[in-house]
Amino acid sequence: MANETMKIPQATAKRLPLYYRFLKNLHSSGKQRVSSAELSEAVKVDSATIRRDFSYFGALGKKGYGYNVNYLLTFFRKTLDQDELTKVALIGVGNLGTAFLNYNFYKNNNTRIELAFDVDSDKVDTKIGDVPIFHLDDLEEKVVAENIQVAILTVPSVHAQTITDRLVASNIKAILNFTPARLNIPASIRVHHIDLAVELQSLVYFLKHYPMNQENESE
Amino acid sequence: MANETMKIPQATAKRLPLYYRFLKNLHSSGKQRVSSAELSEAVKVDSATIRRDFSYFGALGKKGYGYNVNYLLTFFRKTLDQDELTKVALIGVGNLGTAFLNYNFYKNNNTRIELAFDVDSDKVDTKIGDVPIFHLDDLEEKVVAENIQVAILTVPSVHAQTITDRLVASNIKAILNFTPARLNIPASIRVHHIDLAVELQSLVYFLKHYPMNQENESE
DNA sequence: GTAACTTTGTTTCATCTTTCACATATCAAC
DNA sequence: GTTGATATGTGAAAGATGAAACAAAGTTAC
Repeated sequence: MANETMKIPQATAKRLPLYYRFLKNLHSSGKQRVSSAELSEAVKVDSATIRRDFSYFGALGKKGYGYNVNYLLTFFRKTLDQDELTKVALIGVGNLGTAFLNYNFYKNNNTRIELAFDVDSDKVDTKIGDVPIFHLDDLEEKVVAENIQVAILTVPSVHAQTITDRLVASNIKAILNFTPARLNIPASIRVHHIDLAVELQSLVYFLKHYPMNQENESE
Repeated sequence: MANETMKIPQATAKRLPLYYRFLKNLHSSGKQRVSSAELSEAVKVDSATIRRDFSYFGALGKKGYGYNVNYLLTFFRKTLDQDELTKVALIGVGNLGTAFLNYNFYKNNNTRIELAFDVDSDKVDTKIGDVPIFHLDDLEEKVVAENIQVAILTVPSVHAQTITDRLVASNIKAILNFTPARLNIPASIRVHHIDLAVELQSLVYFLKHYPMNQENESE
């Protein structure tokens, strides 16, 4: 049962970009069709889960055949808004920030880091890849002017809240927060936290307290 | 109902390091007691969820009073094995790897990055922080000799599977995988994936397809 | 064209997770 | 002490997720 206006489960939504990437791989390796079982092997998600995920969007496959790679790819491109660009700013050009800037998000993607900010005068007014680095003082001005919708926060955690407040005032819509700080933010703005220390610690906790004989899942 | 041998829900286990960190903050700011409501405000987790999480470990609080910060902190330190060191190796000293090496995991923590590996001769035989960088050729030898249990994988994704196979052969127990590759790995080894591109893409998907008036969660 | 095979889409079930709501215990003040 | 305020711990309900299983539909081979 498909319905354009229907809400997809969050768990499914989180897997969509993963499916999309593997479909691109399949496509560029010349594959015409793929079954949920093959895809399952590649992305390490149960095949029933994959079929269920796809079914939220309607009957995308054919019984006894599988899925047409091209069709799926086209469909997901639309669904994931691959044709519509989301503008991103990155705040904090340290090692982690630089890693992001070097990451090829813009290649075949719907997100582009347009601006970066830092306070280090050695970095301000330089570029990494194609991304110009501005001084943090110019944050509001540039973000508003460029109509940036998403911010990646890779600054020291003490500055996270202050900068967040400034981003909120600049009409940002979502934040990808890599600092350990838990941000105070209006409910209308979406935040995803990725806390590197917590990831490592919880991995260690699982390692020590859980039996080690079953598959495990990520983030 | 508490029981040392009881399995804690995974969702709870993932929040423990977060609680622990905020309790440390409270402690160092001199706070003696804390309620689940206050903690909820700080870590952005529903207060009922916090009470439920804590209750898996027994009755840690007092009705009408809340939780004693010191007691909780001591309890969690034991529970999270803060006194027992887990040795970690980092593979791939690019920007992301360097970010990790500069991160102060070892400060008050139960995990230490002991070794790093890379193929770049400019990096091999140098150090970042206290962590010596070796050539990838020496991976097996060093990992076995140092009895490394966890690996952080921050290499280009084409090399992820090959290196993973070598880590498995070297008796690694868990991998924190930052590459987009989905690893083929024995069921006995724990893997957590953190896929930066997927995180950004799924944030954008939520942004565009979900109503923006409720709190959201991370990782 | 028919039979055997393949693989989807969906129904159903089993878990896991979060949240509500409140009885119960403790604290604090007088 | 007694009273009122406070905040826990938990039973029960609601919600979300994952996986098994299978009928139905389409494919492939002959």
